Amino acid sequence: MVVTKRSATVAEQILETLDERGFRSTAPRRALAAVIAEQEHHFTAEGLRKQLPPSLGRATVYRTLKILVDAGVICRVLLEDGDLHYQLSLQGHHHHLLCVHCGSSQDLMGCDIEDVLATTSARHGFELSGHWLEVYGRCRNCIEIGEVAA
Amino acid sequence: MVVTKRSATVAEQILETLDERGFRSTAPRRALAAVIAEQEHHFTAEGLRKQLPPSLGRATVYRTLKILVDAGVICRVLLEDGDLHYQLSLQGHHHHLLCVHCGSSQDLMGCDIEDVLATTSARHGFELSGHWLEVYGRCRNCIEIGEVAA
DNA sequence: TTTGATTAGATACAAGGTATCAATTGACAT
DNA sequence: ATGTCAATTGATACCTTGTATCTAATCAAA
Repeated sequence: MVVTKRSATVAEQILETLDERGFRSTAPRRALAAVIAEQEHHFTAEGLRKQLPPSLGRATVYRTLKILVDAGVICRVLLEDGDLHYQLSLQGHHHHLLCVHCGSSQDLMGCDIEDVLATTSARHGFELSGHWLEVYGRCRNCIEIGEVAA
Repeated sequence: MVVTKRSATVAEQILETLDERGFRSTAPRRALAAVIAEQEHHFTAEGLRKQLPPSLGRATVYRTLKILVDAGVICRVLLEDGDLHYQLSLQGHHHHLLCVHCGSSQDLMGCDIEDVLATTSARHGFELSGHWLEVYGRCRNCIEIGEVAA
C-alpha cells in the first residue's frame, strides 16, 4: 500500500485500496480492515479470526487476506521457524528486521543488498528477478529491557 | 552436511551423518537417503514418497526429513510463492540462487550480504541473530535455451 | 541369541488454506 | 425508493503438510 491515500485512518486506506481494485466495500471487509489496522505485530489468519465475531466465516478471512496480499496492502513475513505470518505493508518491496523476542518488526527500505545481489547474481550468470530476505534478531527495546536473551 | 566424510556416495554420507548423531541405519532410512541423493532439484516430502515404495510410511518420511534438517544434511528452501521445499545442503549457512524456470539452484556462500546486514542492523539498534535469504531468477542455462521468459 | 531401546507403520489428528455452492448483499440504473 | 444482477458471504467439505500416539517390528550391543 503506497502512501498516497487521502483517507485518514489505516482501515480507511485499506478499504480505499480495495475500492481502487474494483472490490466492494462490505461489512466483513470493513471489520477485517479495522482489525488488521490495529495489529501491532505480524499476525495470522486464525489470529485475526479470534478478534472478529465468529459469524465472520473462515473462508472470508482467508479470501480477504489473499486479496490484500495481491493488492500489496499486507505482505507475508517468514518467521525463523518457517511459519508464514502477515503484516501491514507500507510500501512495495522491502524487508523486515524481525525481533524474535517481542515480535515487532521494522521495515528496511532502500537497503543496500540489492546491489550486492545484482553483482553476485551476475557473477553466476544468473538473471535476477526477485528475492526474499528476512532478518532476525532483537530490537533495541528488547535489548534494553531484558539484558538476557529470552 | 560438511564435506569431511570418508564415504564415497552422497547416500552413504547421509547415513554416516545420521550415525554420527546416534541414529540407527535402518532399511527405510537407507531407501530415503538413496532417493534424496538422486534428487536434482529441491523436493517435497510427498515428492519423495512417490519415488519410494508405498510400504514406506508417511510418518517415516516426515520424521526422517526432520532429523536430516536438524542434522544439517538437508535445508529448507523457500519458494517465491511461499512454499517450503527441501534440498541437499552441502555446508552450514548459505543461500540459494533459485531458477524459477527449471527449479535448479546454485548455492551462494561467502556472499557479502552478511556485512551489509550487520551494518544496517546496527543502524537500527538491532542485535542480529540470523537471516533468511532466497534469490530468484533464471539460471544461465535457461537464459540460453529459451530466450523468452516462460 | 537374547534383550531392550529405537524405529516403523497405521491411524487419528491438527493447522492452514482452497473449492463449491446456495443464499445474501451491495452498487448502480432506473 | 427499488429492482436487478454480479460480487460476496458463510457453511461445508476437502486438501496438503505435518505431528502425536501406539503397537509391532527391528537394530545393535552384550
